[in-house]
Amino acid sequence: MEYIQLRYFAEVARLQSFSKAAETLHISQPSLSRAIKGMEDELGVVLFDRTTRYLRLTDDGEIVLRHAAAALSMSRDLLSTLNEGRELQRGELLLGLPPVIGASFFCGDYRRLSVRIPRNPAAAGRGRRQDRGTAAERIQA
Amino acid sequence: MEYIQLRYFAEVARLQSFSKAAETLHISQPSLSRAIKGMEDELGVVLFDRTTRYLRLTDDGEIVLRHAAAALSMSRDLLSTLNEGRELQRGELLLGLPPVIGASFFCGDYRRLSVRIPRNPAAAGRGRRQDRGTAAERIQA
DNA sequence: TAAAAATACTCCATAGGTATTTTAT
DNA sequence: ATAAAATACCTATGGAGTATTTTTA
Repeated sequence: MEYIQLRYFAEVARLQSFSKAAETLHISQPSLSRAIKGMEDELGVVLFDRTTRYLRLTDDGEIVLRHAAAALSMSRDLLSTLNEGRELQRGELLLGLPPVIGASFFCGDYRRLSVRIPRNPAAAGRGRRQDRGTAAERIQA
Repeated sequence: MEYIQLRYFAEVARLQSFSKAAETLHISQPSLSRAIKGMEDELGVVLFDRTTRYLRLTDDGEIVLRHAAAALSMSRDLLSTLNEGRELQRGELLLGLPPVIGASFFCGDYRRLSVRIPRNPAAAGRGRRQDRGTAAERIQA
């Protein structure tokens, strides 16, 4: 079970919709469907009772959600604890700093700006999105 | 930050050694080194004070370890809660059952038997280890 | 019938491996 | 000198995308 899947799962549960959650997570709906299916396969349970018109957590889904929520809040605790005393997080979003905060934290905020950042910063600029550059580059521009 | 990295990290901290931890985790020492380095890069902190003869958690490492331990015990809770009322886990290890328990749970136990299982069961038998088959196949044999 | 989820592919980042080098006692 | 960690390189899985199909209210 990957960490990011928990965030995806929690968002689907919150919005009661794959499509809406895919939007707020800034990933495609099919990717989100597959991520949730991956969780279901790995855990061997069905997380959502769903049709194209209706979506609700199953009992197993409720259990997983409780644990997911705990894990997510723990990671927020971890990140803020690690950053205590570093004079970071003065504002909502800091750019152009040395890599003191983890990529996943940054990506979370960048994504709210509808910008996709590769997980590995070294890979930025390669691949199909060469034309767009990294978010930091664009925001500076 | 991936879930499995937390297990790796916790094991290195427990055994105070990359090599020993790689052995008990049944992965190679270089893979483990990279996994920990990946965590350090992602979090932007150094987790271990290490030379070739000495290894100790840094202060940041201690913080991460506390959170990792919490996350790991939570996942154990999650798995056992999900499996309550399913009449599983009668013994230490059950084989040949329908996929009710997640792959990561199974793999954890298989690995204690020094057997490597691909993450995706559908891929078993492909790749370089065709000759060995899946763990279930070998254990039945 | 229309909106939402699932499926079918393609591509590349990353996690794993083996072989080797570096480093510190 | 030797044992342990780091580095280099390769492969393959998995997670991301787009395009399309299926499903149900």
